[in-house]
Amino acid sequence: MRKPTIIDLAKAAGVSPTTISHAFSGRRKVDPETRERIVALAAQMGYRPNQAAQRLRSGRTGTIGLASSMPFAVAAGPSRLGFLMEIAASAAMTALGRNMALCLIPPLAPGGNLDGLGFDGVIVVEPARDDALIGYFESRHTPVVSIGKVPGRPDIPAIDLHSRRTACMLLDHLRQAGSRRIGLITGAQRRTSYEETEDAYAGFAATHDMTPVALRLDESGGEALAEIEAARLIRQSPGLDGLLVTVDALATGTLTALSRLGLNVPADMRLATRYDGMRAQLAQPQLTAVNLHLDRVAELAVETIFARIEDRDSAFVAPEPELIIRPSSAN
Amino acid sequence: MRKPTIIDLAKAAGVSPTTISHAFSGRRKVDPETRERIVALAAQMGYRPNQAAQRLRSGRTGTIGLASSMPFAVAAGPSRLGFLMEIAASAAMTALGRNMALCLIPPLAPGGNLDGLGFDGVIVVEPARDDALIGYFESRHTPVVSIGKVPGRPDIPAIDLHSRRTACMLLDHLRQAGSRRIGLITGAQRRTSYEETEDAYAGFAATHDMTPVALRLDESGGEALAEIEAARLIRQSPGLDGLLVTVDALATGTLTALSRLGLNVPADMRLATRYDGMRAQLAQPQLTAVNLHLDRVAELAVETIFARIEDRDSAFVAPEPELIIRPSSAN
DNA sequence: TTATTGATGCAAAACGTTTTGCATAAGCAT
DNA sequence: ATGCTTATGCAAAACGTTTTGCATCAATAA
Repeated sequence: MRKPTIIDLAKAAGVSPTTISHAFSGRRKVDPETRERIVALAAQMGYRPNQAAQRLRSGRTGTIGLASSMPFAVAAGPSRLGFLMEIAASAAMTALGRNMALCLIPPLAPGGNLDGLGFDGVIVVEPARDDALIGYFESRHTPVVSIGKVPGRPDIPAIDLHSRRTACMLLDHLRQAGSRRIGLITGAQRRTSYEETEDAYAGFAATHDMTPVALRLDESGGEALAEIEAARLIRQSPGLDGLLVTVDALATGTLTALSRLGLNVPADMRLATRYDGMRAQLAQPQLTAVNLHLDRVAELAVETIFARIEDRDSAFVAPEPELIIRPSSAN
Repeated sequence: MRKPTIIDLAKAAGVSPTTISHAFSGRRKVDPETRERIVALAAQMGYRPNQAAQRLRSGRTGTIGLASSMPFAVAAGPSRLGFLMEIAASAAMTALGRNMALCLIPPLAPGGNLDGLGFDGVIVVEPARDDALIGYFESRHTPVVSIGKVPGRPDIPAIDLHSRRTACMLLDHLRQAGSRRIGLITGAQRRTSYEETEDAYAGFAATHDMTPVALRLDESGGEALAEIEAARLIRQSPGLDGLLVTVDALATGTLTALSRLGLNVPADMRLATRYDGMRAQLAQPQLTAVNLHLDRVAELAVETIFARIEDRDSAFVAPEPELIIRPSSAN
């Protein structure tokens, strides 16, 4: 007793396979009565269309990929673990609702090969400028949607993470809390979120007549690197009383540096970061951060990739980031 | 210029599609010279076998699922985030090496429907006794492999996480560090890791003539619940000088409770947990924990599910857990 | 009456593989 | 010569859908 096929069902219902197909897909009209009989019978016989056959016919794979441009060791490691996973969880659910599988794509290792796998579309998380992943999927003619705009590629659909606004919110907050000389630490990769943050910071510094003090650190250096470099920055910049550190791992590293230097947070130095993940919440003191609504962002990304796959237009806009004030910047 | 098919390639190479197929799959002998010509030509023409067609023919979907029995909100949330992601990252890479996609399976929502998606096999992470997921996939005749044994189901292949040994290691360590009265906090769900830990604890207590003090907490209660309940446990159990808390979120909650009670860790109370994730590493003080080698475990799980899919036998054994001593239990 | 239209349904041709059974040729022993 | 094996390769039949073009019938318009 193997699984019933469309032909078995057609025989049982006394119609042609064509009619069955139409009854399910709705691509052509089917007499409502006939259709009803078909669906009832299908349920009773346990008929489910064979995906492989559908895909062969339609040329789709039924799979969308979720790719992080960083090595997984880093992406899933300390630095971006939560970020990616929050997106993955939400995207998986949304995709499943559409009968699509969400597949984790490990980074493009030099030898590692994605050629064997096909995706109907790919969601790329916060790609860097000239990211290899983007090029790769474009060369394969796979639709791409980015979470966070792709630097230098306004043509690629993206769910904007509103990094400029996020940065402004955080900087304004620090200032309002009392900080007068605020420094910036971003990541070394050229992601939109860093670039926009740096931009916003420059503007902020100009507006408030504040000498900018900025630093870029390699994210994969993690907390250890941040600890060393933040300490150096602080020693070199007397009068600094606020710090915006965009990457959470770098922020907690900075926290360690501050405590080493005997500086109190927030009394001597206010600190804020961007992604409100476990790190921000577990840090001592807890870090002021921003709720980016990643679950919703991921949903939108999936919607967008579907639209692209089906050649529809779409322009979703991510929800507004939301400031979450915590002791690291409290007055 | 559409993608070349096996027929195009056959024409170009002056052989039949059959020969091409054999040249790639190796299911029958092909003259080495012919084969070489074929692969060279394939590379040149950019031929890749169409997966949908292969799958239709073979009846496989090319996808394996990774399922957590907890709601993703919890699984991806504070409690088990790292655990799941560590496994997912490693499993995705291993699967990809075999040209299979690793697909995240959200939990079985009451309405949510997995029926539309087919998996060649599924990896289930630390299922609870009578887990709905297991029943569901068994009813679909989908091969299942579990990470951590399935309680009450020795027939289901699993990568053992050696929870008994892990528990013994931790308890012995606490004792050796000086604790004489050790309490236990596990999760309320009936997972193998909890059951074995409780078992080991009972044995340990008997051996060392120690009155057992054990508590089970609902994991989804998270840190907040642990904070309350741990405090109560400690007040009720004077003389307690060591605690094994299996779930990291519960352990950090316990830490908060201890600090509230004015107890010093490790001076007044030694604390150890199981999973060495971000929580254990970020806690103040850092928590003694165990490296479960989840990356390797995930690899083995993928190997095992492949073996099951191909109807081969296999019996991989997970690497030994490794104690990581941190300040929370130092002498 | 004769077209014209809309509703409904079917047959057959894809989609691109893998597998089965058969064919041919060459090498070797009888 | 005859049979047997091994090496190599091909034709054709699946796998289970979706889509295209055509057929039928009834209802409506001319």
